[in-house]
Amino acid sequence: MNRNKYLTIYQTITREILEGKYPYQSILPSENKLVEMYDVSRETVRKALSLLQSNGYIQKLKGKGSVVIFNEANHFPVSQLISFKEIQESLNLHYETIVERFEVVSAKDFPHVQQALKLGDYEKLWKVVRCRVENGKTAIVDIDYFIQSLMPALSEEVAQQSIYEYIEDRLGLTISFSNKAITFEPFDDDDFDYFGETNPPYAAVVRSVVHLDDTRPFQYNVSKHRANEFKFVDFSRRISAQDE
Amino acid sequence: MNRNKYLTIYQTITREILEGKYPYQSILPSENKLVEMYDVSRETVRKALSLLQSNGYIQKLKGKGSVVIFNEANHFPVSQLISFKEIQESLNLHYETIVERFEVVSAKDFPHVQQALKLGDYEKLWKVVRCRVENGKTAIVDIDYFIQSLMPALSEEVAQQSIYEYIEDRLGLTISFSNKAITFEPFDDDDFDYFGETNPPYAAVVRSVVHLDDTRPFQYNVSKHRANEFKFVDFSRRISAQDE
DNA sequence: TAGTGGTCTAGACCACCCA
DNA sequence: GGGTGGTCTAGACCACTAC
Repeated sequence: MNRNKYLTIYQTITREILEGKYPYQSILPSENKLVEMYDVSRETVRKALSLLQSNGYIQKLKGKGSVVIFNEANHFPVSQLISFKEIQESLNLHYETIVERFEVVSAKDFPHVQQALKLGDYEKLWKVVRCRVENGKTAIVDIDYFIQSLMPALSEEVAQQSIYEYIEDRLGLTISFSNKAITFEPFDDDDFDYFGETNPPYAAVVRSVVHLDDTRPFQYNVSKHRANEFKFVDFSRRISAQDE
Repeated sequence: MNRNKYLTIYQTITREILEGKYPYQSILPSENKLVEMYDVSRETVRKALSLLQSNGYIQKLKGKGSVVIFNEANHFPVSQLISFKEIQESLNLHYETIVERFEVVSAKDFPHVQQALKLGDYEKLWKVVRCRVENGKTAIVDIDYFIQSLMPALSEEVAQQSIYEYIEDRLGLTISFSNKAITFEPFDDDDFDYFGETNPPYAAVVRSVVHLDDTRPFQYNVSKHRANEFKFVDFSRRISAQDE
């Protein structure tokens, strides 16, 4: 049970939108109605609604109401910070995860990672390579680096399941934000090993540095996809620069 | 001048962060300090700070303060909804815009566009193709479709300058949100014409449907980049699914 | 213990939309 | 004019951090 009223309202309404109770372009109950329905103050309702708006579920129209703009065809939970297991479950996909490598490496051997995670030369990292396989075909290769001292008990079994679940539920840490970069790169030797011969031999590569809620970076992720099967979907808002 | 106090505070603080007054990992004045500094209520300060947080400038830490997490190296204004002219100005880049085509077409001849913009068969569209050229080399090709009835007076001169400026300043419309999809695709014949021979002959393609603040879609944009020179940078937050 | 951010309230006034 | 969302306030209580 959430103690937070506004989060409860947010979660209830997202669920209702996803279930079709409020279809595309319909109008949510007015703020005052929601105040009565949930027995909270108007600012609390508004907090829930602004979350819905900034996450692309609704658009609020002055004088009219909150219009549902969520559209299954357009939205796809990729631009959010979400674990592979969660994506899979939310889309009812059935990939198999194969842990190809699970080992300890030195930060200084991976300068990009070391710099992104702000580590000293002698810090140790878990390096985990996982293939996401569907019908015997590798769809995604995830290469992850985690700071060992933060999670000394990480194991291959956990990597097989969900590392995010482990971090949040077992370690009690809160994953908060990330910077991502998407690029297009030719296959390297490892890619041929993991994906097999493919035409074209190009990968769409998503690199991200993921941070905890105290701003510490804890994960460096490189996620490789077959370039011709890759699609990244994003929702963005224009920063209101309005005067008047 | 903004009437909005919280927007003024947000804009002031972003400017100060960009100017280096509050460097990476420094701590902003506390909410109570900001209340005094701007002579507003605490909720107003908090509204400005949550905007800063959701746009990736700061992370708020309970009991400590607001830490600046904006880092020039990581951030890049691509994931926001922003016009090419604005990007150019904010980065001090100097591309030349060449209007390759400026014509009227029928919605029914472009079914994807027609569907995305929810148009009838006989609606007319402005189709605009523009190359963004730097040192004689085409860096980006923008293919845009605008609903003609919304902006009957659009002209080649406007396309040469900034269509967004025209829409917002001249027509008084407010551009609000968009759905984007990024894919990697082999060059088609037009791409060879615009980019010339390039190795590899792949384009990073960003397709977006842009909406006004009353939720009407008004623009379908296809933005093509040389795949090997393309980098999309994004900031994302994990939806707090916390209980307790 | 003092200071910080997180949540919530009740109420005010405004601008906008529509019948 | 009645309903809708937008902004702002003053104040309350809580949880967390740091010393």
